[in-house]
Amino acid sequence: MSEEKSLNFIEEIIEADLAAGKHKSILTRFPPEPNGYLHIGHAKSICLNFGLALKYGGATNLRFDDTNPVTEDTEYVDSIKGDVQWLGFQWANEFYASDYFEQLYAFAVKLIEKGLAYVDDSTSEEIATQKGTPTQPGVRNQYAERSEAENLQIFADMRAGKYADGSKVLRAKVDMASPNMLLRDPIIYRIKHAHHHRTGDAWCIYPMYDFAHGQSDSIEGITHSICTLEFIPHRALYDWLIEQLEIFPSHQYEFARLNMTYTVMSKRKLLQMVNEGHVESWDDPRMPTISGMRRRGYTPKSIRDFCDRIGVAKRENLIDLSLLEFFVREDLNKTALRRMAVLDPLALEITNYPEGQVDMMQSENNPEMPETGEREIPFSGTLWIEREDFMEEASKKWFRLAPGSVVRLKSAYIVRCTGFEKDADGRVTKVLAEYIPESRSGSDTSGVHAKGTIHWISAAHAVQAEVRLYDRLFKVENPAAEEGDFKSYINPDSLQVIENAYIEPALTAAKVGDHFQFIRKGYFTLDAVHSNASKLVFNRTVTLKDNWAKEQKK
RNA sequence: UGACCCAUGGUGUAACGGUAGCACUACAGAUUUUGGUUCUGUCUGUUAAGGUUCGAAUCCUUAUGGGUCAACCA
Repeated sequence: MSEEKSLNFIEEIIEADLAAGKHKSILTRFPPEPNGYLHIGHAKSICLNFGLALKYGGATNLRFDDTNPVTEDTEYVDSIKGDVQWLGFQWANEFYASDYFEQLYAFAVKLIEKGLAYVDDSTSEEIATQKGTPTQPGVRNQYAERSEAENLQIFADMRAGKYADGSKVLRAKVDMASPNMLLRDPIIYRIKHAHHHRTGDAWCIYPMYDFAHGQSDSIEGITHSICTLEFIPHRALYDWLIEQLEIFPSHQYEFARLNMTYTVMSKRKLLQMVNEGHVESWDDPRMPTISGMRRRGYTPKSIRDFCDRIGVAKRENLIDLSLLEFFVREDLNKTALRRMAVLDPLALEITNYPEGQVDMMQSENNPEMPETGEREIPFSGTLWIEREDFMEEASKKWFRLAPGSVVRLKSAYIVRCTGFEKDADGRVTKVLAEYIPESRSGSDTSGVHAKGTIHWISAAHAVQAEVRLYDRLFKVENPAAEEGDFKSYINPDSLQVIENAYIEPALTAAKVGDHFQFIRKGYFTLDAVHSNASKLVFNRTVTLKDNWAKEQKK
């Protein structure tokens, strides 16, 4: 197979490095901070990092960037591990930046000894003003002149807990006039008397990101450290520290993060959605989190395929939600078992069907996979059909039920609509029809052609269930880019709860994690949180494509 | 009014100096016991201006547009 798929720019770099003998094999890492749940943007990074290692025969570490104890928690560590595995990836090593605290401390000492770091007693405001602005160089203060011995002593005292939070910081001595603000003597250690989720109270000073991430990469021997665009300016510091510390030269490469229409993709914003009650939780099925998507019914494969298709580049992007939906439909169409469910019930009475008779109909579980066989569905003279499948006055384009029209009841008989009943408010309460006995599915000798096929549930056998329909979380394509508070663009109709839907009996065997196509309605899965033995709750993963709905909009 | 990054159809991504392709979307048609699936077809693109070259989306210059950077966050 000479399937030639073009390489993304990172793959080109890796192939060049491998060809030049720069590395014998590659080592990547996925480095989340355990301060929130993973979202689809992280999935892109996960697929990239693990995918690269898989493709080039390398390995990937899972490394938690846990250098800020006040925001981090083991709850997040557990969810992140679960999400990565659910996506289908296995890390070579589970590491934590906090594993390296002792080593990092030694690195800082080395920097002091080289005259490249100093303890600064300034307040954060003073440091900020002394830093200057992007257009004005910063100025170094008197603390930069401290002796090596003094710096070493104070830094040791900082570690020993002799100083209060915020009273002192350790700064790298780089270049206060650099046009790159990150090189203006960046803070590399700060005092935080806080309990760390792993090291407990062993430390009261913690390294900053810039003094932990690159060093951790280096310690692990990461060959290609891949991160998002906003870290581009950090690369100069990343390289400077590796050079001064004389450690393994990991290299950082940056790609554009994923953005998607009608949602937000920052942990901070997602946390707000949760904290302010706009959604149920981090795993609310409307959230773009991995856990939310899992609960909604997305499959790992659909997410991987999506990440594969969107590519990796350096330009800002805003991916259409429809692309993600395409991949779930593609996967679920092939794998989901077909079932019938009526979401908005309307009675259909077959007036010529023998009173009290029940027939068992056979219906394929999945036409795309004949090996999944068939199931039996009870049929009787009193059915529930979808209210939207009946129309009092139909146009020539209408294929469904209307007075005088003929439709196929899926996997059962063809019926002819003979009339309907209304209540005092003019609301249709019942549709009347006659069935054609010779038209039974599989042995149809009637010669009658029905243009439309509709789904149904035998009223006497119907099982009641709750069905939750989801729509886009926001009303605008890019809420983060709009004026004002992004939350003012929340779609108030993103969740519709249908309490009284009717489902076919076979669905009572549904288990969490099963995927179904409710014929003509979409793909559904059991809600892992709200569903229980006495009350089945289904989430709609995504609708089916609906050309009729499009036709109607014209 | 500094530095850095980026610029290809509606969206995303290829083409590595030699015919602008692929996917999604949209549209049209065929098939269909899901108005699903499948199949066929159609529309839409190199930000601009110069330059180098036999030849430029690609290299150079300038402009324009977008993004990033002044957290003891990552």
